[in-house]
Amino acid sequence: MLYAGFMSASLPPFPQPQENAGSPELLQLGTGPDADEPCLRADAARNRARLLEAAERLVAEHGAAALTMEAVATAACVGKGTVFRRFGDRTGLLAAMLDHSERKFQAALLTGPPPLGPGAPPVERLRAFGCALLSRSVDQLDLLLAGEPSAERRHTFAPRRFLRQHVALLLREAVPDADGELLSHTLMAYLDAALIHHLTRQCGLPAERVRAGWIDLVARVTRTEPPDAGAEFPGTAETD
Amino acid sequence: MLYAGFMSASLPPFPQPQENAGSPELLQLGTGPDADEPCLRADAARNRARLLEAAERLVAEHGAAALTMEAVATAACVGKGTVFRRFGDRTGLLAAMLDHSERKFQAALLTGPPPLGPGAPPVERLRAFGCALLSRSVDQLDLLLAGEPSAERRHTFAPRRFLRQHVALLLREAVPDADGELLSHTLMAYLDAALIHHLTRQCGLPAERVRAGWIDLVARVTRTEPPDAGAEFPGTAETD
DNA sequence: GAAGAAAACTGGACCGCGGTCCGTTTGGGA
DNA sequence: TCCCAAACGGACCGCGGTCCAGTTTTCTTC
Repeated sequence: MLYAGFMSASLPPFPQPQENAGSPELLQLGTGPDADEPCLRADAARNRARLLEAAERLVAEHGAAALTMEAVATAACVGKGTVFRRFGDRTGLLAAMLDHSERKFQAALLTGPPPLGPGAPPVERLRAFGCALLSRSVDQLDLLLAGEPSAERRHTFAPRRFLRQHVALLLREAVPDADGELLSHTLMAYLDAALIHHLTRQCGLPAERVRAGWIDLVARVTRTEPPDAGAEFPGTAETD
Repeated sequence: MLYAGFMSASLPPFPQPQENAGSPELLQLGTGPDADEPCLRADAARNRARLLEAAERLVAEHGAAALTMEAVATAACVGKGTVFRRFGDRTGLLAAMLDHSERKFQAALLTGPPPLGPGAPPVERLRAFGCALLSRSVDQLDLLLAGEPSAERRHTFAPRRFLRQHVALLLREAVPDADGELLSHTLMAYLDAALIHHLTRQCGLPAERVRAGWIDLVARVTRTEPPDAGAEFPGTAETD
């Protein structure tokens, strides 16, 4: 199973979990533009759409960090309990907002054209993966940061797990003699939203340098030579 | 300046920040067993000690995750406002609890015996650094997890910055042609408390494998050969 | 060393938000 | 039409964090 839904395993809060916890909904990829909703009662589906739309608007207006669950409820003319029933918690709501691009990204990895999709050699796919994820993350940094799960849950969060296992797969192919599991964690950590935020926004590093850093990291970890295009940055400037 | 105190740069909440923000207090290392308190009014110092002691007790009883600021205040027979004035926020309180071991660790890096301290070749020091930090983190995982700052602040948190810059220093020495700043972030990420928690507690990996992963990672990143002692783990078992 | 004033500290009332509970409403299958 | 699982919604709770009026300490001056 590749993608077990955004929500965590067991959640006490409500009698019936919420969203689509447990269904590997990511596998039928091209089933339509908005096959987002599996089997929801009419009113529930309507409220879900309202909530997401309201949340989108509020984020556009005030930023993701300032998004409150109550405000979303109010803006959607819906009770607070409904928001929590639907999305579980704040993290779940933010995750749902990211879901669409998440799926697109996963689809590109699984069935898209190389080098991101299958067909290219693993090291090349790793390089492409990092660059793609990097630019996707930059686009959605606010949402990613605001929706980051707590430290205990961070690494069990479904989207992250999926991506990490993808990296582990490529890594095992590229360097069969290494501990691919552990190395995949290392590589994923380089692409962590909080780190990207720190490097690009707090330290002001140009995105290009971060990208070059990824290329170099992949080369080192796989003990290969970097493609010559990526000119190295000698370790000079302090980042903070 | 190596260690600018735990607290963040500018804090609006209270007229006068708190704790010892801004003083490089880590540099006089052996000035006594409890030179923790710089220049605090008598009553303030007394309350600070009470609070830390109460917090320690509560953590021992109920775990760090369940620690509430109000409970600490009550247990120390002190007002809630006092706790916040002294430590800024929950994160600051937890940081203060970790402060002692943090200092010891930093002292070991700066003036201790090799290979952790100065004197050994940089790659060897890197290896020792990771192993030492790893075992220290395992000991204090609860506190570290509970006290982890928000995503925006995580990488500007003083203790972390200090350690990262230490790694960057060693890295520049070991691989002058690389982007030491970026690589240091990568290496530090492997030692992140949340990751260690995930690997050792959630996935059940033996500490030894995580340690071996560090040795291997250092070797790859510095493009050196690992010392033969560290038997490799072929990438087999799934971690989650 | 006493007195007065400024600076620092105190503590609890207060606020907003995330999250929960539970009595009420509603959609949709039989 | 009836029925009940599912969904609803708002009152409620606890905690992190802020504020400020009152108190204590330290400094200054004589």
